[in-house]
Amino acid sequence: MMALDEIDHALLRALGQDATQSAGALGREMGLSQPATWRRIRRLQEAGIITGRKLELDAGKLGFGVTVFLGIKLATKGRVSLEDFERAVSAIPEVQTVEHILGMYDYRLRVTARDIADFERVLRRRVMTLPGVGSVDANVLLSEERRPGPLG
Amino acid sequence: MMALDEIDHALLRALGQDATQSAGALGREMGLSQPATWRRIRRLQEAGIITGRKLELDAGKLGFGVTVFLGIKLATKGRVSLEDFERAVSAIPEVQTVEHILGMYDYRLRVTARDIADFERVLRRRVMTLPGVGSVDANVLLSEERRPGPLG
DNA sequence: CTTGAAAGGAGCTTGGT
DNA sequence: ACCAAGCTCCTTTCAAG
Repeated sequence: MMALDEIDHALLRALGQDATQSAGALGREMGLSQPATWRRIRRLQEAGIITGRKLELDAGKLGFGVTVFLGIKLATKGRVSLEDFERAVSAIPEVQTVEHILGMYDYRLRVTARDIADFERVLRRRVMTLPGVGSVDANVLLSEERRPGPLG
Repeated sequence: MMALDEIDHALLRALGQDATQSAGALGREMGLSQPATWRRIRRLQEAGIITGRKLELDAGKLGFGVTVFLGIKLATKGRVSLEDFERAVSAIPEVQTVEHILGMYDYRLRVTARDIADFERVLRRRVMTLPGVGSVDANVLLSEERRPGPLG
C-alpha cells in the first residue's frame, strides 16, 4: 500500500474536480515545480490509484432525457445464473452501469433512454427478458449531485 | 439543440473511454487533421455536451474498501423538507453522490467508508440523523462495471 | 528518494489560405 | 478543411538536497 502525503491528496482533490489542469499550474498553487508535480501524478497512476480520465457528458443535450435506476432481484442465484445475467446485461447498450450488490437487490442498473416511450421499449424487450430475472423495481432520476467524497 | 454527425459521436465515444487521447491521435484514426479534431472537441464543450473531465479513482487503494448504496424514504416530503434534507446530506463528506429520484425511494446516496465499522459510524451518526428521514435501505457494492452507454 | 533547472519533443491554439 | 507557426505543456536528463 502506497503512502500518500498531504500534497498527493491535494492533487487528487484538485484533479478530481477538473482533470484538465496542467501539472505546472497545479504545482504553482502548492509551491512545487512542474516536474515534481508531474512525477507525483504519474506515481499515482502507476500505483493504480488514478485509473483513468473520463469525460462528463450532459445526457439531456445528447437527446437522452430519461435516466432510470433499476433494482433487480434474480429468481435463481447460482454461479451460472450470475454469469448468464451479467453477460446478457452487458449486451444492452442503454445500460450505463452494472452494479453487483448485496442486500435487497442483486443488481442495480443505470439505464438511459431518449424518453419514457424509449425506456418502456428497453424495459420490456431487453430488461424483462434477461435470464434469471425475478423482480424489477424502478426509480426515475430527477436530479443528481456528485460530490468530491472522502477520496483524496 | 446542436447537430452532431458521426465523427462527433466517434469522438465522444473515444474520449468517453479515455479522455487523455490527443486530438492529433484521434484525428489520425478517423482521417481528420489535428486542428479540425481539436475544434470539434471545443465545440462540444462550448455546447455544454462535454461538461468536464474527471479522474477515475480506485477507492480501495485509497483505503476506502466499502461502498454502500442507501435508498432513503422521507417521512415528510414538503418543499422545505427536501431542501433541508439536501443541505444536510451535502455536509456529509462520505456521501459521493446524491440522487433525487421518483419511485420507491426519494433519494439514493452513494456512501464510501474505510470499512464496515466506519460505515456503521456514518450510518448511525450522520445518515440516520438527517432531517425528515423516514426509512433507510442499504445495498453493499460487490463489483461495478461502467459501460459506454448510448451517449456518443 | 524527492527536488529543481534545463532542454527536447509532443500537443495545443491561432491565423491565414 | 488544411497548413504553418508560436506557444503551452509534457517528459526526460542531470545535478543537488
